[in-house]
Amino acid sequence: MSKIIAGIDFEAPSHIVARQLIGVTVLVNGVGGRIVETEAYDREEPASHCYIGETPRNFSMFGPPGRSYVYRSHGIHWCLNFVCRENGHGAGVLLRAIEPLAGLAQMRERRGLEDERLLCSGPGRLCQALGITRADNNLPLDAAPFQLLAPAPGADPGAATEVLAMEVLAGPRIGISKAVELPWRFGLASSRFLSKPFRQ
DNA sequence: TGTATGATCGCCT
DNA sequence: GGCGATCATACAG
Repeated sequence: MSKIIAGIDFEAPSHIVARQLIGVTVLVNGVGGRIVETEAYDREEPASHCYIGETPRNFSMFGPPGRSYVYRSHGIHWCLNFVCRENGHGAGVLLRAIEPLAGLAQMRERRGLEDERLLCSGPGRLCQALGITRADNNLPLDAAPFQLLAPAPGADPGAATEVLAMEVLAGPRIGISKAVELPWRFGLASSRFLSKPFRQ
């Protein structure tokens, strides 16, 4: 059993998937860019929404892997996860930042600002830029409106040189109070679009 | 460069 | 009734 999208097997531990997603291009209705920052969340670790079991909010993490899990954060922002399955139970990867590559004008309009660097540098920001809402929850990632493209030299002109020497950093996750010791935040070392720098 | 705070919703205790 | 897998703004140093 495996669920492979853009060369990534989503029937795998979330921290493996989270690392592999760095460099993958994600588009929503043709708008998006290259993933430069992710975080992994696992069923057996208390910072995860699925740690407590299935609820009306997190049910999509308990469904098939390779789908979206969208939730509202602090009553204001939307956040987008990719659902994994690990030894039969749910897990997820939070998208924390992408490098804007497609649909820049639409992103600027949705975000209400010009600065390219601030368009998608944060989990709430990228959802606003990509137009993600509750309506995008629990949808397959290999069908419209989603599109995932494996990293390939020359696939996107602006990033071709970096793909050849892609260094992925790992560190503690951001904004949580439990299981803070797990180094399950991943980021593209050379990117200027990270939501926060990696220490050391 | 850093710390504090308000906004505002759904779920949990 | 409390608390976030957040963000923008306001201030201090």
